[in-house]
Amino acid sequence: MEKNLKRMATMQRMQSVGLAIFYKNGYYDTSVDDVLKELSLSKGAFYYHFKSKEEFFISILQNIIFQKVYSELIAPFEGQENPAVILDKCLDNALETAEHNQLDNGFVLSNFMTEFSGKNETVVKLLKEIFKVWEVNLITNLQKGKTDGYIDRHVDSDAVASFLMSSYMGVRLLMVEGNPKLLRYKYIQQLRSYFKTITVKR
Amino acid sequence: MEKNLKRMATMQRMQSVGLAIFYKNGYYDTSVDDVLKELSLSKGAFYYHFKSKEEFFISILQNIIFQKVYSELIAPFEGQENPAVILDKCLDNALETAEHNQLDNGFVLSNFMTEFSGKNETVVKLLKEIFKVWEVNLITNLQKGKTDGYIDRHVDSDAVASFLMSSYMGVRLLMVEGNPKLLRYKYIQQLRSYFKTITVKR
DNA sequence: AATTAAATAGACTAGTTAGTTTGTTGCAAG
DNA sequence: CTTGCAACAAACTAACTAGTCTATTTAATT
Repeated sequence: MEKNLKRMATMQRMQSVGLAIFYKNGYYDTSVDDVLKELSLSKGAFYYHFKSKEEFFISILQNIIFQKVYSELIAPFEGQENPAVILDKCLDNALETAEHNQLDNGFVLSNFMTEFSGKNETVVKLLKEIFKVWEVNLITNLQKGKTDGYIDRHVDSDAVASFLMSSYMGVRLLMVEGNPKLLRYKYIQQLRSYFKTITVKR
Repeated sequence: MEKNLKRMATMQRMQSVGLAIFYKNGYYDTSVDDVLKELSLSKGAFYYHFKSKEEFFISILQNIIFQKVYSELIAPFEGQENPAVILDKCLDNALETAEHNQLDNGFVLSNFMTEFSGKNETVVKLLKEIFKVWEVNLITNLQKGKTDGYIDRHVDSDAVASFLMSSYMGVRLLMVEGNPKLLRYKYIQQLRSYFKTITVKR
């Protein structure tokens, strides 16, 4: 049984390092050898654990990205009252990790979507599924916000969810080559202004 | 002098076809041969007109993209009164071309920025310059809108500009693999809601 | 028609990549 | 201790890529 444990540990390590490099340089601009060099492993090890580069990447999406999206963008809402407040916190937290140039998952998704769109239907489909999870969660919480009296019941939850996801991914893109700190400040400022249009005045 | 004309025509054709393929498949995932195949031209022709693949791409940015960004996102503002109205039209027009799966330039910029970031500083610098032109134009027109009494003079023009660019690029990204028509509708709807927070009530 | 240079063709080089294959090591069970 | 297999090493293959080089075609000028 020890063997199995070691196998899991190695695979986990490979996926973790793989994600970091894929995220930094892009999937197509990262060779299997690049990842293996960082891992101090050989081709033999790689193809022992994974059938192909694509399967390796898919396993990363399923085992790492999916979980992180859940814990960063979905879990925070549980048991909370006012979705607008949580949204504010959630997005600001995400931008904070982005500001420190760390790997934030909303952006990881949009990055890979850009790269794989039109090239690999399997991966695109997976990415869309993860996006959907994020979107559905937003919509659900906005609806709950309506019944709880926080969100104006005239607002279109679907549209708000799309708008929030869009603006977040867009600002995240600008942050890559702009002034992250300033952009984060500006973004949150305008986001709050936007929130006023969907919340109930008390 | 006829030679010079032909040269120009060929280069123009190469750039036009090149952009279409680079946009569709990405720069790094497009070989020079891919472009030449579409053009029915040979390696000799390519390297007669351009020094390298990179120089070819840069010439596309300078000669095509820059001009289009100007004509689509900047020129429409000239001689107009209410910037909020023009903004609405501008972004909706851009999304309309996007809806028909055509090449819209705000998105072209964000796509290439994602691809080149961290890989080619020269290209990134150029892209940033084009972004800057867009941003400066937005800010200028928002400021003008203040003095003309259309925009609330308390709003932060810089922040609004960033927020608009962000949300646009973000929704454009979602449109690639979502329902473009629906997303466009939702986006414009929320955008108008947002505009209410920055315009002067009359 | 002959000349000349621009424009193009396409074989070739050197380097890279995903994936294969064959061989080696380490460790647990018999 | 030795057998057997999991886990890895690394040389190798085949396909692809940017860029070079030489030969050929095209078209304007004399």
